[in-house]
Amino acid sequence: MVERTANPAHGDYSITLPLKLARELHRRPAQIAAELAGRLSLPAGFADVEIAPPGFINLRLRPSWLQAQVEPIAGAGAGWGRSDLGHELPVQVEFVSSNPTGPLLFSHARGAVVGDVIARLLEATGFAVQREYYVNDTGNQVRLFGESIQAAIRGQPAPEGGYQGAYVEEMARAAAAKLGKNATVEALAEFGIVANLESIRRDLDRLRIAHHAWFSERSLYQGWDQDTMAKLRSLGLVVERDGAVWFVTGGDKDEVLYKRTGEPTYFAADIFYHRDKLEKRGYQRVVDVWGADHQGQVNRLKQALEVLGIDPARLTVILVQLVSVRRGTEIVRMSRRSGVGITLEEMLDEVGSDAVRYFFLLRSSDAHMEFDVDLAKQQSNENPVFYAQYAHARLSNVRKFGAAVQAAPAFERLDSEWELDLLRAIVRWPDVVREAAESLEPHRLAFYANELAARIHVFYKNVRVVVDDQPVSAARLRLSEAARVTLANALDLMGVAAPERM
RNA sequence: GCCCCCUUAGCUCAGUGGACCAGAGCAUCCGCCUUCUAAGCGGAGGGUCAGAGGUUCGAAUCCUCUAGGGGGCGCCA
Repeated sequence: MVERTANPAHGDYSITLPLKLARELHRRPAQIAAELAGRLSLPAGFADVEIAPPGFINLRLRPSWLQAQVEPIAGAGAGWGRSDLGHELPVQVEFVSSNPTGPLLFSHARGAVVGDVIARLLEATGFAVQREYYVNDTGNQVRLFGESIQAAIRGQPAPEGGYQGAYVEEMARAAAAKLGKNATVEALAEFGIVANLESIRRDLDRLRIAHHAWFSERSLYQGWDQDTMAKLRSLGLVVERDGAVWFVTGGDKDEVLYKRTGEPTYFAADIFYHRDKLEKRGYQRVVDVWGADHQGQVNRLKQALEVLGIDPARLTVILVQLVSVRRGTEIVRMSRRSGVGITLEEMLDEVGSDAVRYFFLLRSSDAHMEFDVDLAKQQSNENPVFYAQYAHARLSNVRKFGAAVQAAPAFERLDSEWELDLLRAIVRWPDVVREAAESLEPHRLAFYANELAARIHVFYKNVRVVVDDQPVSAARLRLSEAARVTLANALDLMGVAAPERM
């Protein structure tokens, strides 16, 4: 209803309600606008309203109000922009959850960054967030992984559909040294999983990601599986057919819960796990960040939750589209099935975590993206991550340069277009955080950071901060500090460093 | 065949119902460092917003259809 204007000539905010009411009331929007404008009681920060055809009510922030924000923001530090909208509601964000049968691949990194920043956004808006990694530590793939290590120890080729590569060989050597050459498949799998989880944790740590909990799939099979199955059976939604156990959807296609081998399917595990989160552990909201190749699972899982009496709206699944990697003119698409294995570790070595994070955050999750390795690792102005970081470094330098200024700040003299434009960008920050958190769209942070950095660079170029006039200097220094704090908070929410110098 | 995402400037992408020329970065061309960091700033050129129809006072944005690209639809994970 109240929105930011795209065009500065139309003020800072506009109200479009009159246009929306016009249809229902069968009256001219301009009349409604005039009437409404007369009755508006505006916060003190706004100048008088303007009515623009065909029926907009435009609002403009007063320079005096903007100037009065400088000192509080400059002094607010890390709290600036945070809010308590969530009222400490328990929310879980589950992300990464890559199989512990191998190292983290670069294709996992996008979901890792998106999930982490969603968690940061929810924390910043007052939710009690738990970050969880779901560990598939049992089942077919785990056994296959154990068999693959065993084969490597014995110098045999990997089993059909098994795992291979240098990391398996390495693991085989380490396992043989520790467990002996005749260790069981189970013991080898366990050894490999522990080692992989360590390496995954190490990679995530380099990406500045830390989970609170690593949830073991195995733990679901200590009764909770049977409890859930009993409930489904009592609802009459389970049948046995062809030696397998099926979930009756009522729709066109039933789904297998237990294979003929007696093993649960991933679908069954998903049901057990999500019932555990939403019912047993009582998270009011759960956000899962999945790769787009899991899209087909969303509806059937929600359907199953619903019949179990759990409101499926409490679960939000963010599907992150796949990433392709560009090196020079070569483009490699990274999907799970293509088996392209650029590891996250290699990419972190090559381009660093700031660039990886920033690049992923420059795209909305539902857009396919191309990760340009050459661009990401360039230490030059072509690399967008430096643009924002450089703005922060410049302001940090200004702060040092002006440390000796003592006078009382003359905030009312921050009246140039560059200073006021910068202020308008700064005061938007809490709205940006709230909107990004509500929409679960981390990329809004990156776009804001770019925009704020642009205002900072223009300000820096056109307005000399440290000048002979001490009261003006003092005011500009505080404005610089307010901008620096805001940019630092934005970068912090993105998990990107805000360097003092570059 | 069915489901999901995408199609906007040469390239990579924002914008997803409102207001004069549809935005940014890169790339191309032209300017700006005796002054707090030029990893910066300013300017120029460049677009039938894939196509068609519809809803609306108004559509890049919503609805339908078509075309193209990607992903999924398995007792795989």
